[in-house]
Amino acid sequence: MHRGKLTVRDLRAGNRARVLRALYLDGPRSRHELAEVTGLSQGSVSNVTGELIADGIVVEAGHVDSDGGRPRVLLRVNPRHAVVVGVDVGETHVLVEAFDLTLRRLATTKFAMQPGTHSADEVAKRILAGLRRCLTEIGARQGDVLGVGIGLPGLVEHGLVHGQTVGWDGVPLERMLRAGTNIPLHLDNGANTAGQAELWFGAGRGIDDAVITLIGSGVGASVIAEGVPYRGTSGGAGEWGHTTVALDGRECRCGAFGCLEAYIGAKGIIDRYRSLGGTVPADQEAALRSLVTSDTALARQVLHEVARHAGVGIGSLINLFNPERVILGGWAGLLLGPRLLPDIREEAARHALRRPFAQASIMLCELGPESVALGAATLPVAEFLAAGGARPVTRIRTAG
Amino acid sequence: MHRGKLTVRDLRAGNRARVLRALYLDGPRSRHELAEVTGLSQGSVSNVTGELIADGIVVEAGHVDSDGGRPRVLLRVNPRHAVVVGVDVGETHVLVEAFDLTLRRLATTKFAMQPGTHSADEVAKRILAGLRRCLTEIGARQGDVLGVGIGLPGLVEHGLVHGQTVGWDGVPLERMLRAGTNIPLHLDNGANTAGQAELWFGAGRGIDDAVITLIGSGVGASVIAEGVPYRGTSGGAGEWGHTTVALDGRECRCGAFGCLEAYIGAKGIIDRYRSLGGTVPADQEAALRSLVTSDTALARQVLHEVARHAGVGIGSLINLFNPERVILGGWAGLLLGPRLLPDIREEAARHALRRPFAQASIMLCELGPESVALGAATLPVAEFLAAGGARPVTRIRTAG
DNA sequence: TCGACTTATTATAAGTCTTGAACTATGGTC
DNA sequence: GACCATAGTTCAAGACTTATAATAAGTCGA
Repeated sequence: MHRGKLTVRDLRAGNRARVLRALYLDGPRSRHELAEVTGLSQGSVSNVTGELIADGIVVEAGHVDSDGGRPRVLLRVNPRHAVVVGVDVGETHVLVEAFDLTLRRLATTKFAMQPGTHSADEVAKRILAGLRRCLTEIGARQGDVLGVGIGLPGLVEHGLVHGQTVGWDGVPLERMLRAGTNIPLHLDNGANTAGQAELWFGAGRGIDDAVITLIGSGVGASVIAEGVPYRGTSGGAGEWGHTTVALDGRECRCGAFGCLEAYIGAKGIIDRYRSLGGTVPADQEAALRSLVTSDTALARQVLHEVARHAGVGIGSLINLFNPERVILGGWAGLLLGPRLLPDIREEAARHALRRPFAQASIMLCELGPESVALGAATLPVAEFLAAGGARPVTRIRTAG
Repeated sequence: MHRGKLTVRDLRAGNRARVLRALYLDGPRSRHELAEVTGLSQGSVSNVTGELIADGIVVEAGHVDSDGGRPRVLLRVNPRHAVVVGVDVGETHVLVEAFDLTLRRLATTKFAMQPGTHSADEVAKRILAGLRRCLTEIGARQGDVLGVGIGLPGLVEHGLVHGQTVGWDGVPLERMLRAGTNIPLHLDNGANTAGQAELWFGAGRGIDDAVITLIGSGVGASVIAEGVPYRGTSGGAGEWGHTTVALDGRECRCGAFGCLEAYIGAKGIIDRYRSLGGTVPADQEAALRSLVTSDTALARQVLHEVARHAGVGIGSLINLFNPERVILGGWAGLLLGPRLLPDIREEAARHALRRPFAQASIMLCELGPESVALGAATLPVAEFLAAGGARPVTRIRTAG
């Protein structure tokens, strides 16, 4: 509604974006098809594709056999037009990956980090080192990079990162990185970037209204409304883990009582299992894996509790957001999902209203936890597409 | 993101919409100011306003004193350019109101209805009768009416109305009304239209991300994201009342257990009070009023429970939607609000995450229950503004 | 009362963009 | 090899916007 002013120039930009988007998201196409898909006239398509080809963003990709006429020449996005970098800053690692423009993985660098050593300086250093290493490996220069997307364990607001779990409170990470590179940066919550990856390449392909839940040690969600992430007034929307499912219930690490996270987060599940006398390995992931594969009455009981609470939580999501699909993700979600999905569906059905429930499918995510970096890399690409292939403005250095 | 094709023609439409919106929402303005506010050049503003004046949508509204130059002539939307009608279909009444284009009330017609007699036919008849009566009263013809907005007790999807509480399941109300009038119709959930009214004229003025809760006998919410209603995949978003706040909790009229509505809806509150031995009048509104004004230990206890559950529910809303403001509305909300607001705020603070909570203000609504019809009337106006003052296409009658 | 000065609006010229129709290119078919 | 079908390009026309110049309508001071 509150869109910016339109000038006749923006028409071209908009149409470039339309064409480029169609080409990017839906394979090689001929100019003719593009005209149909975008609704533009053939003349305009010819014009626009001409520009895109001249800019090196689009290339020809062979012909399609004709059956009685001039054969169509296919166009596609040039994967080598630019490099995109995705970064996953987790609680135990920093992962930097380079992709081509179509997001095929070209190089990977991973740094392990001890939990508790997350000084922002250290993280920034790792990111820059990983960036350099990846670029060297594929023989690219900084100018070839469209942008760097960074998925972080916390909220990002005005370039400041607030990550409770790593003890960051208003860390100016963007500014710190800016000292080491001029490449455009895109910072976002890792939950959001993983959601974005699932939306583009996983269980959310082609879906416009989705909620991607992320169950790990903690619990979050990424809400997609009409194809774009729903952010709320300051980018903090989708904090599903701290919705209350039981007044005066279990204590949560956020300090409140009865948060969903305390019931279905990995830590909450394991604590609960141990408190009832179960024994599992010390490592969280191993513990959860062992719990999921064991078939004791106790394990069954604990897992059933988890499924019920997850179902309740998902039911509420369906009521509130009326999504077309709910995707169950996160490393713990992946582990639990196959076993619990039927119970979760059943419980969600009990608690959601019939109509919205019938319209929502509940599915497992298709990408693993490595999707954070991939999703982060979609951020610069999304901007690139929206801008119709115009590179972000590069700041002009002031002389002397 | 998935916007429609742009043609050079749409530029004008977009700019007309910009100018008209500025004029509508922000009082009389001179052409000069309009140029600043909309970002258009003076020439374009002159052009566009010329058209709008020629179309009778905008009129001059006096001069502003000059201090050494040609005085500015003020422009404003012509209230008499069109009539808008808003309808409130409640569980006990059908209310039809006519407004001028700036939504000043011109005429009102109200029909009482016995609960349980909501045959769709009867309702449609009342709406059409009310429409006719209002138009006669103000001496307007059907062609003068920009549109009729209708707030309904249920979800609207593809022109079909699903209202559990009145026993409507897929009622084709739009088609039924179409038989009696050619005026463009806009059907929506009454909760949404009340929210819309609050957004334009009440506690949500100027706010882009808000959740307007509506507590009556039942409980709902209207979510505003970036200035427009958030609808989800089929218009059913915002079903706040049936989010679960207690696993295996109180039974709700929807059939599930532990719904928020069972704890903070008027019916739930009164049932609870009675079950603990309290006595109140039979009428729901009178009962709630008596409960709120009484100062017994029992009343205090019940109200405290309500405040806690409402606080929990609002805290979850804040976590999930990250709104700038949460507005407490509905007739029961209005009754309870003044007394419970401090407790509600406190409990919400306990359950929401610090950051989103700090950014959200929790306030009482400013309009009464009569806002449903007013809000319904905003629907045609919103469309009118978005279209830059183009009247909805009138179907051309096919020749006999 | 007149002329200089200020500010608001309107007219005009220049430039960008889309479209639709005419036109060219490239293959198959008889 | 003539003819047909389909793909893609070129170009004049029309619709907009913006800058700039021109015009309108006041105030102020002599």
